[in-house]
Amino acid sequence: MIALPDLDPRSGRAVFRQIADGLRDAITSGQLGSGARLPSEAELVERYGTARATVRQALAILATEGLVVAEHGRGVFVRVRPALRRLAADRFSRKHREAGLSAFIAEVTASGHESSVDRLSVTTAPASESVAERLELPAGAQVVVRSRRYLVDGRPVQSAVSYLPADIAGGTAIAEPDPGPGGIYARLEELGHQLERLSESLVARMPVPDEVADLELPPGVPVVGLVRIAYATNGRPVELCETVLAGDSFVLEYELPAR
Amino acid sequence: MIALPDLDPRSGRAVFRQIADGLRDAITSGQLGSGARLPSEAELVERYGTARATVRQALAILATEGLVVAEHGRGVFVRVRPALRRLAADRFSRKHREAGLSAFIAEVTASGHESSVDRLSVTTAPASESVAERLELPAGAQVVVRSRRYLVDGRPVQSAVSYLPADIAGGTAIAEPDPGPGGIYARLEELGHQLERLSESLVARMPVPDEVADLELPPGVPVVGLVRIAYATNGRPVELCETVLAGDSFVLEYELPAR
DNA sequence: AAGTGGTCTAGACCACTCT
DNA sequence: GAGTGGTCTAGACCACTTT
Repeated sequence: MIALPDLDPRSGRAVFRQIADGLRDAITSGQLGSGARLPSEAELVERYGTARATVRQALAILATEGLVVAEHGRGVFVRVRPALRRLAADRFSRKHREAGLSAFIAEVTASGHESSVDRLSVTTAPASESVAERLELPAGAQVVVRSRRYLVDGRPVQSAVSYLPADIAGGTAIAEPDPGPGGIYARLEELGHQLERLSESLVARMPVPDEVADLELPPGVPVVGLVRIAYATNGRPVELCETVLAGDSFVLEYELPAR
Repeated sequence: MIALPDLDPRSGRAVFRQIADGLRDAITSGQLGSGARLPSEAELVERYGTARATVRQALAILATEGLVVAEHGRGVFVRVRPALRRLAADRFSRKHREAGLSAFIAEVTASGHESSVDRLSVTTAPASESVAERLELPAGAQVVVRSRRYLVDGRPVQSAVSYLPADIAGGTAIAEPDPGPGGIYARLEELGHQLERLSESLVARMPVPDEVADLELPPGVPVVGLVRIAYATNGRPVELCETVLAGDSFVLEYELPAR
């Protein structure tokens, strides 16, 4: 059993917070390393002489901070943080497309990991109001909808849905499950829609329950909601992509103009 | 008292999760709008015939999801989400500097809100190993350290620490609390350090307790850790800025090269 | 079988807000 | 003072993992 600080009854700080503080210090100081098991609830009850509900409250704090994960029947463990995956500013560069790689696969393969895609579905359907507006399409216009989930070393890290105007993508390889080498951007360019710029906007937030299930997220892990719009050289938006990233798996990199 | 679904004893789902599900539906469906008060714990105990601890567990779920905030003595309320503040891709553009505005103030003022800065401190100190490395300075080199907190309409939304090589910034307006019109980037350019590019990297994560206090974050709100390095035209890094953003207050916008 | 966390009960007392 | 959430106790039974 690791060393833990005594309670300070004069501090006025709630007992469960003091217990959480002690455990947090043990984790951040490295006394409890990544993957280490915390003292069991019973041990903490004994150590501090409190009710079990109180030590559970302490552990719940650490769980929502993303510091620990409980495993039923096994114990509570310091969370192992996945290696951060770079999403680099040049990930949609033409050189990757010309190398025949889609952006995600190029990125992951470069880091020596296994990437895969599942839950792939491709349909054609009328655009929702919000999608039509952002693609600058008339209400109810048909769009090709490509939905998929990305995995690294077998673990889901990202799910994405792309919408493309059906008058561009319909009947092409883009409407097929496998769009071919270089991904849909390579096909768009072959179809004469040279990409001019990509605009991304991001928000960080806590996941909704659906996203927790989809990405198999432990408690205390936020997501990044990312919306990308690809514009062709004529200024027309040719793709809208809505992505949800597991927040603990990515570092996003961008370049900003100084001019 | 709003309508809430009955428990389903055959579902196998924990009672507190079922209660949370019902309340979450009421919130996401709009039945309980932004700022609305939830039924009190006592009312929920009565409604569901469970122990108080059980309804508190349900409410705790919603709190960690960032959906509700409890106010001691008043009730539990649907969280009012602050208006998302755009951090646009051009926020460091020279036109803003030439207009005499720093990036943050330009951004906020454009949206018709009040911005302010507090907890401003400027010191000169030896760089830590990590700072020296990223600024490509020898170990222990002196850096000007500018630390500050940004507020919008009086509420903290961002805290930031900038590090600049003392051989560039020492003894200049950059080492003063008020660096003058256009901010430190305007001063850097006047000193002959034309900015070439800015590189930003971002991660989303749950805040540590210090950050919760600094930014007055309610539970269930992640932060974005943002690191920016500004490079001069000669390729030299001239500023490292480490920023923590309240995740629920910002949407970040970037442009990506398609080439 | 023993040990772990997951769920739930039925209380108690406290601190805060509102009227 | 009445109503609200915040903290804490002392149990109980269950489900899962390990030996």
